Amino acid sequence: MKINFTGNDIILDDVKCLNLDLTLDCGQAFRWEKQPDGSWSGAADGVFLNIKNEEGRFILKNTTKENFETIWRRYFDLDRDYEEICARLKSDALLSATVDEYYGIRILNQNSWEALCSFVISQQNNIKRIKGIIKKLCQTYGEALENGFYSFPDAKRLCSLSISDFEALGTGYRAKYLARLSKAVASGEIDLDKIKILSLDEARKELLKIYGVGTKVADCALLFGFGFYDAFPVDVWMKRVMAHYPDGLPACFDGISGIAQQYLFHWARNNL
DNA sequence: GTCCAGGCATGCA
DNA sequence: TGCATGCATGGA
Repeated sequence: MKINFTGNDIILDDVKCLNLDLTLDCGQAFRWEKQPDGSWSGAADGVFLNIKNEEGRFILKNTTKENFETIWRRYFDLDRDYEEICARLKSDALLSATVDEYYGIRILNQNSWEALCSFVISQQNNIKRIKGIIKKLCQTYGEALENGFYSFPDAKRLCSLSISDFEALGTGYRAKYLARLSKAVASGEIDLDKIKILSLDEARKELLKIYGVGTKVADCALLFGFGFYDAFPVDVWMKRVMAHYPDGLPACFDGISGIAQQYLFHWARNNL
């Protein structure tokens, strides 16, 4: 990867295995919006970004070097060798064609609080509604950024909301989960940063203590918000996929089963 | 009107 | 442990 700082933009050359359409709209993040010019706008850690793939180069608009180095470099997982990972995954029979078909999916390193809340909201819900609820949450309680985008409100902001405040966002029966979760994180009863440095099993155990967080939500949060690439969220689609792996997950998934899961999810949606 | 959405808590065996 | 059931909401 070559990084060019030019004026207010940052241009990335030679980024391997990054398809923005597949990565930003595959159900791991819910706030990216495709613009008429084909670029994507979104925000992370309270910072707005517009990013576009132009003839193989990635252009990050109006971004400072500091924001790139402290947020986006890690957010898009730019220092991981996805070519090598995809080559490994393709040694599995089922993924050999799927990786080619959906080449360029990366795991986004999202803010852990946003990821945890988002996947609590996502349970027994469809992606369109999930996006609508989260957008309303941010518009109502987040801070205005650029171009009509908002930050994801932190736990200190949300801990004062009542259950009916959350219900007013359309969260339904998940409102009570979000209310209690916000209070627990704001009070320090739950420390998300400490969970990041635990082992996968220990981190999972901690998240499962949270009211409204089960195995699927915990694993999604761990994978997309806590940096655990070996977390393997099992949803209704993965349960169907697992029938194709009667002996369990193959060895080539070791350490990166979460990345494999993203490809399997696409395959399942189109083939099962 | 019915069914479903990338589940979870609860109660019961 | 393992399984059945209720749960909020909106779109198909």
